Amino acid sequence: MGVSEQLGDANAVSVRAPMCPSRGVLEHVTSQWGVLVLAALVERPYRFGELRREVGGVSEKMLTQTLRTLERDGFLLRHAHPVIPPRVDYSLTDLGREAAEQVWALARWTERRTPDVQAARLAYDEARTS
Amino acid sequence: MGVSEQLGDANAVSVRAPMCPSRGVLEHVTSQWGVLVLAALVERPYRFGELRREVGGVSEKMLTQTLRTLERDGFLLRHAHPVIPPRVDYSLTDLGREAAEQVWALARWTERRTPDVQAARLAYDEARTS
DNA sequence: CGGCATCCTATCGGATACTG
DNA sequence: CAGTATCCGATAGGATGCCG
Repeated sequence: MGVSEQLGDANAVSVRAPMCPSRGVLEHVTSQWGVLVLAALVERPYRFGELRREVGGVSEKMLTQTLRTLERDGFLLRHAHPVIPPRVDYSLTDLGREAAEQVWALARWTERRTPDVQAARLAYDEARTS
Repeated sequence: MGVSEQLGDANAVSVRAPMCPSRGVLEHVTSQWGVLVLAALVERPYRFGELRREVGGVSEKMLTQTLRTLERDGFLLRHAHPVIPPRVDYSLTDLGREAAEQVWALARWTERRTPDVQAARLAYDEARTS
């Protein structure tokens, strides 16, 4: 056990402990498609198909599954309009927005820093090829 | 393609596009064990075994793999002391610290908000059980 | 259009055994 | 202690087909 168990420890990050409920939540937020869905919804609500195009490369099945999980966790709202053809909008809840904004910041940071990462990879690989 | 391609768009999040290099980077940072390793190393450098205990539930294999990936991406440094028994320390680079601090903040947020998520799950499940 | 059910395979990831 | 190698089961996740 780490520092996690010390009550009132400002550094406690109990998510590191196995079997901790918060770990499951973190896994949903940081899941491959969850990250991208949340980041997209920061901008505005999206329809299912829109979201699928916006988050390139996600299959219908995985998008559905991701949306369900995030909806159940209270991060987003599903609004199905009773029209034909069907129209379903997804938007962030207040809780979801808090998560999404952090995830979005991380995504932006990653984009800015990707060149540095690519340089690091080259250096790493070359150091072992020679 | 989304807003990503519009040059100079302050809202561009090109990571959403498939085949974008930054997406791979984001996946490393937000990987299940990557998140927890980074969050742990914010506090201080760790030895391999220490890290394994701190990040409960991670197998030796996955920890090794995660550390290799993050090292290659330039997020952390591996310092092997030439002693017997072997001793290897892992610490954050400047680049890694930038990522780790955001990930750490997200982990802390998740812990604070986990009760809300659990409540949302109960509400969601009950709404469909009845 | 926005699902859901089924099938099927690639990858993930744990357990175990062995090495310097 | 900090790995590496191998095996192998679990599951993530794509493809397809059907429905309201």
